[in-house]
Amino acid sequence: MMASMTHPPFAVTVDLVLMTVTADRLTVLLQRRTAEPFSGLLALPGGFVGVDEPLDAAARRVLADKAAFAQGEGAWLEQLYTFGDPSRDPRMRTVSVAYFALLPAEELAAAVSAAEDLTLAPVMDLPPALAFDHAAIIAAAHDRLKGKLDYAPLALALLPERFTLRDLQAVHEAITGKSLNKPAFRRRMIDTGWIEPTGERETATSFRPAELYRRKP
Amino acid sequence: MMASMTHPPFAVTVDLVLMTVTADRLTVLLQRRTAEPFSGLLALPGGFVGVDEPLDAAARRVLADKAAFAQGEGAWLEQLYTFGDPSRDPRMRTVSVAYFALLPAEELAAAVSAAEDLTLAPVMDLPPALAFDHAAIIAAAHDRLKGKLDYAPLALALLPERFTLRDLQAVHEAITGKSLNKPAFRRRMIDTGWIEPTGERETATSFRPAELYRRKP
DNA sequence: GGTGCATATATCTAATTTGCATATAAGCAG
DNA sequence: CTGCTTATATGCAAATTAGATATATGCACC
Repeated sequence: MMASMTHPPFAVTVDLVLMTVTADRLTVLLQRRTAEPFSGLLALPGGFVGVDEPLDAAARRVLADKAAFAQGEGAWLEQLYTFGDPSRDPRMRTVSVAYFALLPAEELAAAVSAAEDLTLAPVMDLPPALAFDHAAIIAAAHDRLKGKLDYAPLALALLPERFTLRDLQAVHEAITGKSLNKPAFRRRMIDTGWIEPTGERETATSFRPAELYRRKP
Repeated sequence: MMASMTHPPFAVTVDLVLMTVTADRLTVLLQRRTAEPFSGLLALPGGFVGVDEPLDAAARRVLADKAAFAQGEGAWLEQLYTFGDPSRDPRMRTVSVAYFALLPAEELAAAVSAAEDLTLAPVMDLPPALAFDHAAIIAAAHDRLKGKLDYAPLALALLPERFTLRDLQAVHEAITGKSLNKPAFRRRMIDTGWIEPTGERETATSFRPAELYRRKP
């Protein structure tokens, strides 16, 4: 057999760009490396794909592992892009299928503070050096997020079950970096049909409480 | 070394969804298989990625090979999606990075008629059985094409150097399957800034000849 | 050479969408 | 009850889009 000549072996990994919005800032989950190469630098969480494991399942496994919750049920998860430059990993020829995931900050906070090696870095102001080609992967994820924001209910995956229109606008503004016109934004969101009012209102405000909305099924 | 346990070997391939528009129909280039598995069925052209070959380069190599022209210079080529279901290839665990490519019909016609095993199949009416998961890959490519049509000058990659606005509209209609309003379409296209009039007009019409346009650099 | 035909191109109007400003409502603190 | 802050509703102008209609241009035919 000339198998190794006709189809050389590759290592296949998934890298996860898990983003959330905290304190009106878009952030990405990074993990400090302890092994070579790039030891000491921050990197995207990732892992090797199992021989019999579908790519999506591998991504979901990494997500469930880092986010420390059952199967990452509520999270938005989609394949982003595949990075396979021969020089991207000095050890061997690796092809990395990048996924991008969205999660409300509350669901991530516990896992991040529990783990020594995990941090949330602001996407608009990343550390100057990241491992591998991970800066490029994060840039691609941010572009995808911005590009799909108006066409898919992505922002809802970054909010808790109940939220106000103000919360939703803050998420959009954190992602795009632009401030939006309030009445126009409100109209646009209601017209999408993605959300519905619950009839409840927020509490403990010192001013008029806003209506709480939720995702439509 | 437990290399095979920590990172099991995969075969990595590229599959190419090369589309064009002929006779007002969106078509995709398919190749009849002569080897198992799926011998006799039509499949997307593809090939294994070389050990030291970037993914984009592998896609461009397959494109240049099938389309029989130097490096596929003028063609639109972009990565589409990566398919890696463990059951997609009965021989071994294969991950396929799908690319989608666009080429004017004239540039493809010669290559297709010269090769015994190549055909152009209408995307809206594909053969009932295709090899591997290639029907799903083509569907993903068609979705991408439709989705990007208004945001990127994709349609221009399907037309010769000089074309009329009528030609351009025909391409859009072939891709979306919907008929468009003529003056609105014309305005929209001119406003994109992607094209410019050449000052020349088509010839050999039995009616008023239309202005010929070209891509802006 | 004029007339009719088919299509290109330009122009106009109504409808829709969007941006922005203003007015009103609702809660709480004092 | 007054004032403060923010939510929500309303109104209007600007910009965009769809659609219809009018005009221009080449050729075939008589």
